[in-house]
Amino acid sequence: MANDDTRPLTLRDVSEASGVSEMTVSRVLRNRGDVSQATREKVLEAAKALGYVPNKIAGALASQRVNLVAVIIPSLRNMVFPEVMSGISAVLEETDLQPVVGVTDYLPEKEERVLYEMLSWRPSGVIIAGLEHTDASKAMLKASGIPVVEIMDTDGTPIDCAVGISHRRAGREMARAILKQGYEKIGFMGTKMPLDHRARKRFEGFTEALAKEGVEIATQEFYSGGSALAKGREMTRTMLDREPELDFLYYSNDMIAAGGLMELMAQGIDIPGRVGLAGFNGVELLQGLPRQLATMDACRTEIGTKAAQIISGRVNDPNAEFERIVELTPKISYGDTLKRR
Amino acid sequence: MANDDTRPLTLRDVSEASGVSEMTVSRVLRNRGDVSQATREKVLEAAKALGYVPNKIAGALASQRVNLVAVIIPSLRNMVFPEVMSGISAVLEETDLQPVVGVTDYLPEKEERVLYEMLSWRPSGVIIAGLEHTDASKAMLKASGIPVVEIMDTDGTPIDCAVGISHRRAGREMARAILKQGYEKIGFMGTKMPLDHRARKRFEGFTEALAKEGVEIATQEFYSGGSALAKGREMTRTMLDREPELDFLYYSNDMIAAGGLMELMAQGIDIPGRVGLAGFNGVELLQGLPRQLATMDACRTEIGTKAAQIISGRVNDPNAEFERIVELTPKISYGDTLKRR
DNA sequence: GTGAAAGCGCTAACAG
DNA sequence: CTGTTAGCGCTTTCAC
Repeated sequence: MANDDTRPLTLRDVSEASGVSEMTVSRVLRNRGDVSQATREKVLEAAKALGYVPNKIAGALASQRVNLVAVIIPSLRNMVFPEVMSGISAVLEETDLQPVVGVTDYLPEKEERVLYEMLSWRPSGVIIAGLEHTDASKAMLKASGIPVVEIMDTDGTPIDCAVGISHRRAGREMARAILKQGYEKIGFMGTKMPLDHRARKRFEGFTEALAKEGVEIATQEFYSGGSALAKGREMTRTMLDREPELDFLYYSNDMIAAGGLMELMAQGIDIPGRVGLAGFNGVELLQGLPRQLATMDACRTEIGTKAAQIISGRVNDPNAEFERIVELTPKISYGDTLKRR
Repeated sequence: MANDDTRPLTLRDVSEASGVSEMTVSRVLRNRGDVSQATREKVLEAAKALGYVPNKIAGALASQRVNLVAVIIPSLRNMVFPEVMSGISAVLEETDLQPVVGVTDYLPEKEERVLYEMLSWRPSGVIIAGLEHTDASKAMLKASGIPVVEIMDTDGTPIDCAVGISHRRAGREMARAILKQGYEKIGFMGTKMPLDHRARKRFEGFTEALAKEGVEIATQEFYSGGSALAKGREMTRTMLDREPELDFLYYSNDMIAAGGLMELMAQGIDIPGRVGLAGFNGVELLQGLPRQLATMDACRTEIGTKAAQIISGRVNDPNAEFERIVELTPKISYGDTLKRR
């Protein structure tokens, strides 16, 4: 039975209904301290009958503890982030902590606003994508006094600690793998996102490693908005028209790479003999394509689990040891679009 | 400058630093009531210098108002839900409300837990996917006394109000469209998810409309887990091996339909002459496939915006009028896999 | 325009 | 094992 009134129920209501003090009711509801079986049952029954839902706001204020972990990511529409979330959730579900998501749309100012908003709820920890933030954001994070894990990237200096991969290194390794197969006229396609620092770093590492072998990117193309698959296809066509000599296409994500694959196949081009291609991210979705795309796993789930473990460990023991930088190692999967026999 | 102490800053700190009473500081920080320009500046300066972040927990407890809207969805890994979220966010960004996401993994008990957890933060409203919930969940929602919008589905009775499409109707309409093109040996493929009520209703509507014309599904196949694209491909192969006579394949989502398309094309089957196919959801991602898949738009963004508008309207004015059920109309897009010339 | 007092609903800390 | 007391940090209300 619910209350007729519109006023939400309080501990006092349960206390009165059960004839037990508020304090003891609170103990029962939180499973804290010793309470006799008889009292416990009386309380639970009363709470259930009333339909009481505790007020965490009051609880948090009184106990000075909030079991929330702020997770701040650029977007939900790129499957990478939901996958990281999965890793985080999986770990936090074993604890009493709960993730709360904030989305920044890759905008530093929005990140700042979201962060401010979330910190004002006094979470127990923060997991935030990337190492690049506004000064104000950095200051807030430092001043918050709670564990902060910056994820996805290790090329830089973390505020507190970081878990991710080196995108520069990832770019370099892909470049080396491509050169090793004897490709030399290489085209690059990616998103037009000056604020996607990880994509930028990958690109920098890529060109750097090519340069070391005296190779330069033959041509490049950037897109924004729209269906990535369609864009990948479109850009690939444009690029091949312009530079028919190209023998390799490197895409900054798997979805546009899949589009490129479609286009190459439609044109009846020999893959990977005449033209090779590779993407980035190892999206599970891509299995089932006519050819297995070469790609590089970004260790998304693992980043999530590791970050959550660090937060959880440090929340339980503020003096716990932890690594300042956890750099995971992404692996190239050659599929059948990169390795010439 | 941050405080040396580990203790988070309070209004009192800002008050002392600026020489203005806590009350007035609070007024400035919330832009409430009249404060002289001079005082305002002093306060803002002090707050900024200290790096003060307000404590919403205390604020919410005192004001009895929380600007959060709980959004409860089955999953983030199905792009449908991030798209609904976009619609919600777009609208709420214009207000002072903020969405907070909870994920249920399609499990009623988890939904119940998540709901309990979220309601305990006393949000201003709830947006929740589907019309099917445990009795306890329904009771909580009713007792909460806040606006509740059930989204995505209108086949049933909402607790408070609902915005969505009729999946039964969607299934029926697709069936009719298929029959109209003269297809008659129809295979169905979908997820093995007894708890995905919307997929179930679509299937029911589909078979019902076929039955009305004396047609029965020739064969069906369900999958769970793994890459949807790969599974779609696999199931399609299996199904065609088993029933080479099939002339139409209806898939419960676009991703497996895309896998099916790959398989049919690989087998060199004439589409849509020999075999037609259709999916569901109108995922933008699919543009760029070699053939434009027939599908049906689920009105995801619109559902999100409409739901958020209702919440926002009712939060601003508890007596505001609102429609109990908003049924949107999904449209079939024929692409080039359903319409025989 | 500004301030003082009185809680919001709960829990820490202590007393029994 | 149970109850009492005193806040948590802010906002409401009312007084000046």
